[in-house]
Amino acid sequence: MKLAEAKEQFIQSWGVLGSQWGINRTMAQVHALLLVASTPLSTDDIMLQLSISRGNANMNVRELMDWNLVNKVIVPGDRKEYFIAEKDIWKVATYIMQQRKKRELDPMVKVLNQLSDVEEDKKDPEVKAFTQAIENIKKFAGQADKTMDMMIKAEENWFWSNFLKLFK
Amino acid sequence: MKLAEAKEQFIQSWGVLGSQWGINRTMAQVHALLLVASTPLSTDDIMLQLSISRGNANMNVRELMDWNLVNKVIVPGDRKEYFIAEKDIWKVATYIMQQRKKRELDPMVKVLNQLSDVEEDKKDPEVKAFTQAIENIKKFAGQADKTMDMMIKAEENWFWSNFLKLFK
DNA sequence: TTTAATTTTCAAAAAGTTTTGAAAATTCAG
DNA sequence: CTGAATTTTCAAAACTTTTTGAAAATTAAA
Repeated sequence: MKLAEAKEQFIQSWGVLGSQWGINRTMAQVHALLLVASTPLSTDDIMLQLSISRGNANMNVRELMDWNLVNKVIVPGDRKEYFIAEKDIWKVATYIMQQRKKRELDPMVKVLNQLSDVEEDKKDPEVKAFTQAIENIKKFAGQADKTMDMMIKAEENWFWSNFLKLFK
Repeated sequence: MKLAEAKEQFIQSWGVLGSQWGINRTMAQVHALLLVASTPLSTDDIMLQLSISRGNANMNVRELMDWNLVNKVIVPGDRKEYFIAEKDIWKVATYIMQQRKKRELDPMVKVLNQLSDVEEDKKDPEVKAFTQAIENIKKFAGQADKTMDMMIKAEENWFWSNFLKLFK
């Protein structure tokens, strides 16, 4: 396989994977493009390589920066902005987890907490069953929360960083 | 808060969370409805409670069964089919992981493996950088794979089941 | 200051996804 | 078998999300 072909293939697959996990396909493709780029790319480069409009390119690069996955690079003597992706894939994963936890999981946990107090006959098996179901989900969410925090902090944590190396 | 109101709220939020993670909102709502139902529900119950069409209800229940999250229940002397959700939330999580790994992550890993051999000057820094990037992603995917398998098998595994209890 | 390059915005169009509902297929009691 | 109850299918409609592209805003060199 040729390099250009391999890059193309990677970008497509990364896009598909992203869209299956609720990430805009183009955003995932821009991310993939920057991940395998050997130099920083401008908006024009991105437009050209992915055949997308300026607005689309701009929007998705901006969102990738919100996610901390992409950074702006200034090239002296050049008006254009260039972009570069975080290449340490472990960092990429923790940034994504961090953001999704904050944006999506935390609001769900907040709702779950509000649902705990059903102000009705607490002897009613209907009520009991519901409260129990919610409690279980909350307990699980709490665990997942801790696991994520643990992984996010793993790099700064001797025990975990060494422990996880066992699985590499 | 009243029970009915709390259920409603839970169903809505579960639907939103699902759609953020690439799961059809209605499918997530049907799942939520069955999760907090105190008895098995028929297609008509689901249609009525979520205000959706028969086709939609049928389709999403069927897909939830494909995911192993919902099972059919036969009520003797009743022609209708009834449905019940897996209520052990740890099992729910592992089923989902299992399926998504198989359907979405494994195909990505397969593509990554094909991308490893770029038949071009392996001294070219361009080629080297790409190969390195792909290798890193593969290494990470391998880790993630192992972690998932580990969690999926955790229940059958003394060490992990006890270890994970530390975080409850 | 200009002014030209560049980035951002956003309404409208295109594309993609989900839902409906009625017809077809299936099931099963009598 | 027959026929009523139930489930499944799927083309068309509704809805949602993404993309475009040109105009407005911003930036910085001259």
